[in-house]
Amino acid sequence: MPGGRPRAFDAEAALDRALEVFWRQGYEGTSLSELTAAMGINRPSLYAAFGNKEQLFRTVLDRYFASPGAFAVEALEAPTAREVVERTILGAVELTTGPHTPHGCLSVNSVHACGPDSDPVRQEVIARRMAGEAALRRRFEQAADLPAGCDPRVLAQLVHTVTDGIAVQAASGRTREQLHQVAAMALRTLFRPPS
Amino acid sequence: MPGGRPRAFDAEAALDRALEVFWRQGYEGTSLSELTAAMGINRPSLYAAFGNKEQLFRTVLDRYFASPGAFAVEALEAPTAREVVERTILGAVELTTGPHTPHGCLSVNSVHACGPDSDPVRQEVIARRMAGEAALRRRFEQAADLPAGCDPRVLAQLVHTVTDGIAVQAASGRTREQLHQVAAMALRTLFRPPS
DNA sequence: CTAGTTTTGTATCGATCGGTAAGGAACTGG
DNA sequence: CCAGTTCCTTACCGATCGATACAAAACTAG
Repeated sequence: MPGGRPRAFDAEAALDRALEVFWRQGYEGTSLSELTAAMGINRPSLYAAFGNKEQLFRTVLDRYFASPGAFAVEALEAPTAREVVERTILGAVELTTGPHTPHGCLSVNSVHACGPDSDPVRQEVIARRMAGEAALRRRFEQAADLPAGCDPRVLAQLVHTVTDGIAVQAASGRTREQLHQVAAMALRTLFRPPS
Repeated sequence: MPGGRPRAFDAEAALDRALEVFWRQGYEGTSLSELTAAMGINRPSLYAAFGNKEQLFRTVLDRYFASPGAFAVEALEAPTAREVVERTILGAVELTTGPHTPHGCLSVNSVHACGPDSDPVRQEVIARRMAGEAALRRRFEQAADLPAGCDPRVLAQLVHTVTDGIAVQAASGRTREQLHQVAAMALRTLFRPPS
């Protein structure tokens, strides 16, 4: 019975374009005109396919964590806490300094919301960040190679703080090589060879 | 010969109000209406006294680094690198979790600019950040208590990365007590008691 | 009081913001 | 062909953006 005119664009590809723009300019910094121009569709098509700007951003956020940000959950599978931390921090450097993606982290950028109207988006991003850190903490609680007297909760917060700092540094223009040196030093001091 | 109608507001107090709003909502997230409402003046008075929105922000930025952010330069006067790092990181925690100021850091927030029209502001903030880190590096180059094989440049970048991360965490709602634990762990690992 | 100067309040500018109404275009089922 | 459904295009909505024109108000110098 149904049918209808087929859509003339690829929704997945359009979401990738939207991700690129949101990643580079943030939620409030991206206008609908920029979105439609980048996605190659016009405004009513965007609203019909993705709801409104906020819903589109949430969909893009899912896509971000599912594919470029997947390293964060994959790192939890490493056998030792030492390797979990290493893969998390090095993954953050790779993610935020990719040669074909905007520098910085979509999630971290969106924490610095801006106007009061984008507070729902801000809260959603913060909730996802907290969930990721909680997973990291649970992983540390089950680790056997933590330094003596090391609180898994505080360690998770510290690692999260370092990855956040890496994202800010990348957004400030720091190169991948420089951040690799920073990451190496952080790992060297966090898990020092047994003395 | 001159004279003219005296202004009915205190420029310094108005700048403090503007700082509070920019700090909380960022450059692009703050509208002129919010600024004039917070500053208690109307629009033409703002333009006559402070130029335009961008010039006002730069003036506010000066004020920010001169007073709430002064700890960053004062920390350089500490006698040892260990204490410079400690005062820098603890100062970042205090600054970004103040009970009477917005959470987070005005400078870090402004790195995640937003739209393309605010790029000059973004570049200015980045330049100031790089200058601060360069001062930190020069201080480390003159220190005698650096761990063996520790590159002053990388150490400065790492400390800067940690303070950036602290700012993001504070903006995400982390409490001062939690960040103090994170800072303590970072300091413990960075400068470990000689083994 | 008058002339000159600066700030104030009001009202508004063009541009852009996110979001939509309305109708023609392209498809599927009969 | 025709009805039914969905999408695309154009044009537009009220609200808000940063920034200003204009004139009345408040001051100093003479």
